Amino acid sequence: MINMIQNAKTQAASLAMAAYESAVADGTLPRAAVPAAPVEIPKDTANGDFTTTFAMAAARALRQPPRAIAQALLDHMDLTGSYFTSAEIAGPGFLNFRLGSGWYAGVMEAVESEGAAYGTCDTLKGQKIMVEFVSANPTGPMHMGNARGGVLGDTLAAVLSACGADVTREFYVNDAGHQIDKFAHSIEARYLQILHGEDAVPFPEDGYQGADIRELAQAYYDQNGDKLDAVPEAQRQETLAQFGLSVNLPRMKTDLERYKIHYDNWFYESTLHESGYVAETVELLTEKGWTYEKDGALWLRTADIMRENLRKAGKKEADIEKLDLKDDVLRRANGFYTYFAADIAYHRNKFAVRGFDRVINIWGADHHGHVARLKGALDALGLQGTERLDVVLMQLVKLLRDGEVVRMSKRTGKAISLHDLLDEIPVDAARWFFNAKPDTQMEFDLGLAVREDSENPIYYVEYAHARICSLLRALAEEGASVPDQAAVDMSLLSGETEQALIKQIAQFCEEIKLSARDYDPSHINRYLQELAACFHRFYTACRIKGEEPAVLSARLKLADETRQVLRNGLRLIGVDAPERM
RNA sequence: GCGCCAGUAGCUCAGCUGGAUAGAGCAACUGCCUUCUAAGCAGUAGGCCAGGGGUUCGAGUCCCUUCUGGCGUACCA
Repeated sequence: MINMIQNAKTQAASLAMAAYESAVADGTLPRAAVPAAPVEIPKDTANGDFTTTFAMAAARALRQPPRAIAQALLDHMDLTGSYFTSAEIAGPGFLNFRLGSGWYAGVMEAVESEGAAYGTCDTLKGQKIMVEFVSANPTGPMHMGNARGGVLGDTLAAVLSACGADVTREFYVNDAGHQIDKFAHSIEARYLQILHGEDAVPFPEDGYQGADIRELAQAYYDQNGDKLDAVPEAQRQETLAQFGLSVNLPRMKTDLERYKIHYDNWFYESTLHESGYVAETVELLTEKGWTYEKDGALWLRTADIMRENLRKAGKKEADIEKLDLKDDVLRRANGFYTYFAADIAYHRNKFAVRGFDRVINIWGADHHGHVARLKGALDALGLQGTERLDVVLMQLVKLLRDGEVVRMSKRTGKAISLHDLLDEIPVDAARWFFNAKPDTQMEFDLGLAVREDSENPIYYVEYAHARICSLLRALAEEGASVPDQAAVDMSLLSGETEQALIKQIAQFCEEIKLSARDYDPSHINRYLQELAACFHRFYTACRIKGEEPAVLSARLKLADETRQVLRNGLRLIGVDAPERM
C-alpha cells in the first residue's frame, strides 16, 4: 500500500502550493485561480528526480513569465523535513527536485514490510468487478485468439485485484441457440453415418466439418452403440449435443488450466433460457417501450437508443445520420430468442442480479459492432451500460514461425489451437507474449518464443531473478544473511546504479495502477524488463561478495528486495520466477 | 459507402492522457569474463513520429483532412 512515487509527487505538489501561498502572502506573486501543481518524473534524470510544471501552467493566470514564477516559488520554498534535498529552475520554467536518502530508505522499508504484497494498492477497493473472457463456443477447439484473450483476461483480473478490487473471473458457456443446434445436427449426421454408412446420410451443408465432430460421434457410438438409432430426432440431437458438451467443456477447462487460467464461475447460457430470464428481460424492454413487432419478429429500437447515446456524447446530428443505424431482432419469427437477447439478459444478470459495479468483457475485435448495441440495450434497461460495461477488443494473432506465417499445426495439420500451442512453446512464454496491448495486431513468432537467448525478453527477466538467487546462495554459504532494513546504512547505497534500481522498485506500484487504468497489463512486462536491466547494471557496477561488511550488507539487502519485486511482478502475469537457470 | 482499431529506428514495440535533445529490445558494428551466473554490461550507428493543415508558450500526444493496413456493417454467435 506504500507508494513512494505517489508520496513524493504529493509532497512536491504541496511544497509548490505552499511556496505559492507564501509568495502571495508577501506580495511577490498575485493571487489567482491557479491549477493544481502537476508533478512528473523527467525523462532525463539529469533534470532531477521529480519536476513540477506549475510555473508554466500558472503563467497565464498569474500574467508573469514562467521562469519568474518558478524563481518566486523557489525563494519561498522550505524543503526542511521533506524527501527532497534540493530544488532548482530549468528550461522554460520547470522546477526540479532532487531526492534525499530518506526517500530511498522509505522505498526499501516498503518492500521489506509488505513482501509479496508489495506493489498493491487500494484504488479500486470496494469495487466488485467481473472480468469475462474467452467464452469460446463449446462446439469445437479453442483458437489462438482465445489463448490471447485468456491470458489477457486472467492477467487483467490479477491486476485489478492488486488494486484492491473484488474480482470475479467468468466464462460464459454458449450452450444454447443456433450454434448448438448446428453442433447437434453435425454430431448426429456423423453418428448416423457410422450406423448406416457415409453415403446413406447427408451431412448438413453448414455443419461443423472438423474431425473432432467425428470423434465425438465415434465416442458416443463406442459407449452406447446404436441406442439412438430409433429414438425421435429431437431427442437424439439433444442427447448428442449434451454428450458433446460433456466431452468438450472439461477439455476446455483442462486446456485453460494448462495456461494457469482458473475461473471463479462458468455461467451457462441455457440457464437464462430455462429460468425464463431471457423472456422476462425482453418483456421488460417491451414494457419500457423499446420494442416493436415487424415481419413476425420482435425488434429492439437499437437505432434510437444509440442515436440518443451519440447525442449525449456530443456527436453532430449530421454525423449520426450518416451512420445508417439499424434495429436488432430480439425474438425471431420462429419464436426463438436471438443471441443478442440472451446476451442482454446475461448482462442484466451481471449488474441487476449479481450486483457488479463494473463488468469488463474481453472480446475478439470482430465483435466490435456488438459493443454499442449491448451497452445501449443495458442503458434502455436503466443499468448504465455505457458507463459500467467496458469491452476490451482484442486484435487477432498472426502466428509466425521464424518469420514465416503459419496457419497449420505440424502435428494435426489443422489450424493451430490453443491446446496445440503449448506443444510448441512453454506456457510461460505464451503468457509473457500474449500479455500484450490488446488493440494492436500481434505477431507471435513461435521460433522466438522458444529461443533461449537474449532475443527472447522473458529470459532476460528470469535470468535476473535466477542471478539474484544464485548470489544469495553463494553469500549464505559464507554466512552472510539478508539484513533488516533498519540495519542498513543508506548512505552506502548512493551510487548511480543503486539509486536507479531503488527508483525502479518504487515505480512498481505505479505500473500496476497504469495497467488497471488502461486495461493493459503489458505495462508489467515492460516494467519487469526495465527492473531487470536496472539490476544487471547495478550488478555489473557494484560487487557484493567480498566487500566490507556494511557495504555487502546494504547491497545484499537491495538485491534481495529486487528479487522480491521481480517475483511479485512475474506472479502477477502468471510466469514462474526460476531460482536457477 | 459508413464505422471501429492501428500507422513512431531495418524488425517488435514504449512514450506515464500537452512538457525539456522522441526512447527500449532485437538485428549491425566496437569493446568488457584468473573475482557473486557473459542468458550479462558499456559504447557506436540508425527517425520528415504515414502526408498535409489547425489549436498554444509548447503537439508523437488534442482537432480537421488525405493515404495505407486489419476488422465489422445478419431474424450468425
